[in-house]
Amino acid sequence: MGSSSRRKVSNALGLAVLGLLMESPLHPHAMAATLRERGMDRAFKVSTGSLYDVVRALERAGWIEARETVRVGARPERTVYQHTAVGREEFVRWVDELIRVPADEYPRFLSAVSYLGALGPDGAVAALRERAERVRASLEEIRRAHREAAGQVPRLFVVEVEYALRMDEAELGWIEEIIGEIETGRLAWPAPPESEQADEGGR
Amino acid sequence: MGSSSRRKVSNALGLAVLGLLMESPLHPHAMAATLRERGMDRAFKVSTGSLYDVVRALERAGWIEARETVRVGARPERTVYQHTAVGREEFVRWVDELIRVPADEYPRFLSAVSYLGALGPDGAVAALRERAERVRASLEEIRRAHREAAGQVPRLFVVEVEYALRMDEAELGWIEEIIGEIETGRLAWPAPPESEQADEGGR
DNA sequence: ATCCAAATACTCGGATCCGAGCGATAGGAG
DNA sequence: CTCCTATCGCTCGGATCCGAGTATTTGGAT
Repeated sequence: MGSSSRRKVSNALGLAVLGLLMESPLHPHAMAATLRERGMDRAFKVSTGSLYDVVRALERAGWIEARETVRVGARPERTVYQHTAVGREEFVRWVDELIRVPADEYPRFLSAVSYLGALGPDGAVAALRERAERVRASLEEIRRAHREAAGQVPRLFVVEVEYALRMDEAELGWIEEIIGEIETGRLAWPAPPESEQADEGGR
Repeated sequence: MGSSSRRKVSNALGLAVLGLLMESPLHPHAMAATLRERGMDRAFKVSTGSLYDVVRALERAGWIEARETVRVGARPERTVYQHTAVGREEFVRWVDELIRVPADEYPRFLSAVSYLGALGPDGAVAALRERAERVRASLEEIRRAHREAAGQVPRLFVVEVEYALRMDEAELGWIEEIIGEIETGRLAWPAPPESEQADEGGR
């Protein structure tokens, strides 16, 4: 029943760091830069604060290690990290587990839809229309990026984009359907319990 | 481009609390119990610690207020909260915004799929198979709950379950397709750069 | 009567997160 | 030669989160 959480490093950004270091040693700032360049900041929340925390955590866990500390001008030192044998194993184990067992997640939209009723039929349609528009735009953007990347790298390195695309398409489809059902009245709005202010509140 | 975050209370659990209080005054423990009874803990992460924090935050913001503090036996006091006029408005505004503007989210599975390559074709298929199985099971469970609820309450109060269903179905579909593509070799595994330990590391 | 399991109700402190800084330097405009 | 901005690279501290723990009580089973 428990989720997976009792993992030494839980922040997903740690996975990204590990992944990058599989390729070559890097210092934190370069990791952030690389993640953003490659558009991986769509899959991982890259915030500088967390990055340094996570790197420290990975080091404490022995999954990565400082390789050297260089200084270029009189700028802050850069500590370059590299993976360890343990780190390489844990990386694979981590990916494996994340794939195998679905994590409990709580997307904001799901929360909001739980209270769609509060907007009233017209308000709901208006809000959903706006979301649909935004999702469509973002979808277009992702498709563009995907097309562009498709020629450059093996497809394997782009599957996550295809997944994201699929999910967004599914969401958009659902939104459009629901809009339709509200407009045609197939999804009815029960009278809101406005007047039940002084209700007994049974059960 | 900023997300929505500069909101007084950001934890989605606050939305659930507000939603519950729209119906009737409650004390925190009862909120948690109700949320779980109604299966809303699928949409909101209900953890006791956060709950008390969030209630305090909502009170500080003036969206809810303590109504009375009763004591039943010699048990800890229960503070019963109720909504305020401001709270009612903010509740609607909050739902509206959550619907209108998609939040940046970082589902674990997306992170993991970004590194699917690390598992190798066989490992990937094995892991994806297991996930598919689990998703199928959870889907079955949600369908059951939905069927059960469908007779009891107006459909409007179940749309979020339909949404969740849709998304899980989409994920499952994608997983099955990818499994197929790996097995038939349509999704090729580029030779892993194992030997490039002492690589120059271009780009 | 007695004891244990479950329910009631909340608190606490550590872990985590992350944005706003901060100091330095390189590069280009004037 | 000077200034200004963009980039580099990191630190800090507040905010948030949340599981484990505490203490009491009710309701059976024995």
